[in-house]
Amino acid sequence: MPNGGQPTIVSIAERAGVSIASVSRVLNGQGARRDTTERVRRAAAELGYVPNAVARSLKGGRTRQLTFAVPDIGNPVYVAMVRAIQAVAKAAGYRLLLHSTDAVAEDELAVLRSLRDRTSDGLILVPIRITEAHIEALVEAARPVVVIGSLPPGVPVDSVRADSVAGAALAVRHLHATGRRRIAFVNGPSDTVPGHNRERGYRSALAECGLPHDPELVAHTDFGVDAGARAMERLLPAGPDAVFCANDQLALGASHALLGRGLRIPEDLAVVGMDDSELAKLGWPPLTSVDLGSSERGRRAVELLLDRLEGHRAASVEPHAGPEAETEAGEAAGAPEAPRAPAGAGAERAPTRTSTARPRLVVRASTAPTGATEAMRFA
Amino acid sequence: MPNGGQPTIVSIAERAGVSIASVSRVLNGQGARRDTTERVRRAAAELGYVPNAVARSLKGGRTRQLTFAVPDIGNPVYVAMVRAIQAVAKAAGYRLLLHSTDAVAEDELAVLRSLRDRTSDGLILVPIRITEAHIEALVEAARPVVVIGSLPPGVPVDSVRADSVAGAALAVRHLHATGRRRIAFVNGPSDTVPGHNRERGYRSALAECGLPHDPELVAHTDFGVDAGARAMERLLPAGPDAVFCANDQLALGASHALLGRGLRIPEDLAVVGMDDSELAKLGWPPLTSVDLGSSERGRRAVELLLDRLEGHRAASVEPHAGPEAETEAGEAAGAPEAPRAPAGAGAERAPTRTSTARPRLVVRASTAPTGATEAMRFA
DNA sequence: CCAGCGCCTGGAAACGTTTACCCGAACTCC
DNA sequence: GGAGTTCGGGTAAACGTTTCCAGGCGCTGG
Repeated sequence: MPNGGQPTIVSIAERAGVSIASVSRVLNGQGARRDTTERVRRAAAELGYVPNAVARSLKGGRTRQLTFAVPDIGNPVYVAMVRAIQAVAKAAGYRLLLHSTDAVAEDELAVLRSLRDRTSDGLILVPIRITEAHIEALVEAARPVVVIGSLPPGVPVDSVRADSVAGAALAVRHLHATGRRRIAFVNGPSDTVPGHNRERGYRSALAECGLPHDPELVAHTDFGVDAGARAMERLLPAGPDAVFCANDQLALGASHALLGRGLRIPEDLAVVGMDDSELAKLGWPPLTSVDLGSSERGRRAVELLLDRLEGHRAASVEPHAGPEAETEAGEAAGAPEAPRAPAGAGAERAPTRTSTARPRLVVRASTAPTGATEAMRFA
Repeated sequence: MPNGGQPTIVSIAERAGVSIASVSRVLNGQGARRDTTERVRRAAAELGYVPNAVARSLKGGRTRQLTFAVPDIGNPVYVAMVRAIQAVAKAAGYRLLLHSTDAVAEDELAVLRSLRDRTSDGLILVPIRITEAHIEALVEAARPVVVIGSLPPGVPVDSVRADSVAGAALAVRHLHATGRRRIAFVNGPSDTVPGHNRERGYRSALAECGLPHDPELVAHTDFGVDAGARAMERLLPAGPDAVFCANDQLALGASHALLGRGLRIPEDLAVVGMDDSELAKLGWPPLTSVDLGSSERGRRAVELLLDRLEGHRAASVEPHAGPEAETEAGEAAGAPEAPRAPAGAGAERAPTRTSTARPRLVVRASTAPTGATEAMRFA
């Protein structure tokens, strides 16, 4: 026993008095004579045999491992994705490798390149920003990749997006519908794709509602609670009666600023967050938030990936029972994108697919139109 | 190119006109003649060679992968651990495999057994409960394992524990010190080790403070926000002036129940949570919470594991600069445990190590002694 | 009864590395 | 100048599987 004393296919073959080929076949459920099967089975059981996954991977060329690379595992949105991805992967017999890029682009590129070390069969990447280098690396990736986020049109890579334009509009319309007229907006960094899109959604919904666009009511900031609080402080002089924040952390920060000043939510100001993360329910008052489908995006991403890996079944088979069932039709929504992959290299490569999650407004107490309503009780 | 067209050590050897052995040596930094080295380097670069990690693992008997198995990735405590573990693992050149046991014991056992498939070099396990079967599986684990949680004395497995007894006492003493006299307690399930320990800490601190133990003030429940809210409702008739909750989610739930009834925090009731997760800062009012060192436990766990794997350096080297530096001495605290491993099998196996994180109270607005204090601003 | 056809089985190659072993050349030291 | 030493590099084995290929045997059908 030169290894760790662990039995191998060879030990079994010896013990059962058959060849290793037969052992392998029996263990993989190929046909074999009754007594061969039995002898092998028994020997394996007696020895407590467990197949060596590494050897198997080497031979088979696949590891049954998927990599999920996120900027920051602490972010509730990504946690939701990890959760969904892990569940699907596990069910499909894949292990999940978690990688944190710490929001540095160079690290994202490194992950893409590291696909060539054969460690995992595919990658789900959440990039912070898409640069030229990203696109190049994506196109040349050695294994299937699914991007969670928006890709420029024409890039032949599967992706899953959130529709932040529609999401932001949803929030604004809701606030307008509940009687708010001076709707502030705390955005994240505006030089990102989602940042830009949220701004678009905000503006267009304002217009649609017949509200003027007042630059005094808009703040850009980093993500984070403290940033939200500070931004809120800055916006207060402009006299808003509602605030829409680019994510729940910002919204909670804003709430803190308001409550700290003795203002009441929603009586004095309504607050809307985005992502409908764990935090929304837990905040006080519970936060109305736009669900951009984090879990769903995670799930869709891993399904797309598995679909590429497993040939042509596995994904998109189940009806996805559950609250997100409505978003089934989310495909092919929004933008006029998803062109065929340029007839460059592979020729028979399946066409690139883009899935867009449909946003959904979750109303809670922080935007209740009157005082203590139903929703106010909690959650 | 029967594989995927990816260059192997053989392609390099051909191109450089040397043997594969030389290629391997050069690439692994072994000595070689100047021009050999150069030729190999160049060939590798031109071909864009990336070593096949699987083949390497097969030969070397290690994968440079660590597994972290948690009951539920959604829990902020585990998120903190994942984060810490991922960071340390990455720095040490290991990948992190994340496994969710969904809090089912059978799955925990499965993970332990699956260690034999050679997929990862070691395991960090957070069990929900330790059964006889667990202990057996732990002892027979094919690879090093570190348990995050309390192990019965004598089990020869490294572990990292939180001192919930001291933690609970810390909370109670703090509440007493700020003038509270009827301190309620919302505990999690009491048939778990931590559940039992928190109860012990609660009681002993009450006694120490000269407060009577009133069973009417204690509730057991599941974890979760709603559970916390319901428990709080139940306790209210007993007339508490403070409540200590077994984790932050429960505390937030309790807060919701209180605020929903128009009670003020901390004026009418003080609230203390546990874990000092993300949520504590984000709640309203920001929650005083007992930090049981989630990140630190994660970090210690992976360090212990790496220590076992890498022979005898790597871990416990750095001074762990940062706020937790004080907990350095946390070892050998608490209980009279950590006996030598029973002189059973391995003989020369390094002694089992147990590390205990020292709890730390983080005071925020939810327990401010008077009205609006410093801490109230937000934090 | 014999040819032929399947089903099982075993041998051996292959996946891509690392590494033990050995051999040849160059160098050093007497 | 010859022997001993050192260094570098090549050959091949090994890690544990899966799978291709052939061969053997038993059966069926003519």
